[in-house]
Amino acid sequence: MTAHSSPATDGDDFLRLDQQICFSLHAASRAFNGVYRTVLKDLGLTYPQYLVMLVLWEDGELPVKRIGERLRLDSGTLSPLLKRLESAGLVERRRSVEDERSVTVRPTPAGTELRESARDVPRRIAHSTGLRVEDIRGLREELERLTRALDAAAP
Amino acid sequence: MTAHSSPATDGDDFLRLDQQICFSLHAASRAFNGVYRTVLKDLGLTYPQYLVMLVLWEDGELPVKRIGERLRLDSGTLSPLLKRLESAGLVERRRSVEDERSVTVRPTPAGTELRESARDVPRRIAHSTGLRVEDIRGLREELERLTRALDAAAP
DNA sequence: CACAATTCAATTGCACACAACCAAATGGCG
DNA sequence: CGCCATTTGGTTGTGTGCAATTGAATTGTG
Repeated sequence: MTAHSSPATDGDDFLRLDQQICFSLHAASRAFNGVYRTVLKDLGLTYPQYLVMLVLWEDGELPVKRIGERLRLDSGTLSPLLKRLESAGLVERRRSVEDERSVTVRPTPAGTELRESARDVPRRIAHSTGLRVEDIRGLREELERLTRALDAAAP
Repeated sequence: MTAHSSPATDGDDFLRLDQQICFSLHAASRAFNGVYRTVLKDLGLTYPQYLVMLVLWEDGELPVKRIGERLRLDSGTLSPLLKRLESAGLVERRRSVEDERSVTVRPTPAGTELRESARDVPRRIAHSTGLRVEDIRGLREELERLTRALDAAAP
């Protein structure tokens, strides 16, 4: 079971390590999603929807393209998500007048108002992690370095 | 942009930090998935399918329940996934004789054979991360600590 | 034995995530 | 102007991820 043998054995030790790091990341991501699910339930938002509202609260109004760039999501994910936010009355979608291909998304009054209810979400989430601010920053930097490396390796 | 101000300001600094850690984790998880997608394409496996095959290669044969415990997946995810693996000819599903409620899953000869083709997957993945073995171990430990904390906070 | 509680897999419904493709609009170019 | 590559959203199809429900089988209790 435990494999802290000697040097870098060629095969299965490597296999196990790979499985563990990737699985840990996968598990952590889903665990985070679970915490967000419970915290955001009152707001009626999923976690990706919350991310979209965050960038809209910050920027006021953005074309779909920009939202996708910010959140690394493509139109196949964003289109139905934005429609759900629209039918929930939280955002408004309108064709741009300068460029008819572009769709501008911005929060409705109800969407803007929701920001107040979402005020203490970050604190609750951060508390759930059991980490202090420096730990969070360090972990974030490691993950960003990892993501850059992975993106570079997947062309 | 950069917010290394003074002490713990009450509001938006906190908000930003939270968003970044969670988003980083989300992004890293998807980036990892992307690398696995390209590496596993030749094998005709998705990443979760690869995880299932890993535990089956290791244990030879397991009931669905045990697979779910190992990978933190429930039957709603595993049932269709296992059916796809079955129709791909990689695994075999059979009702247990001792407990008729239980379904035992094990690799077919083709599934066992696939293990050889998957031999160099871990090395390719580990190389894509751009990390050395100690870094991987450290990151894994941080993620596991984080996951435990998050699980404890979401009952 | 009868009967309630539990266990286990499967199913259903909803919401991402992403590849592949489509259609409309734009912008160059001759 | 006509032609064509590019940009931008949208749609479709496949595959998770998870909550809730169903239904069969097993276990516990009297």
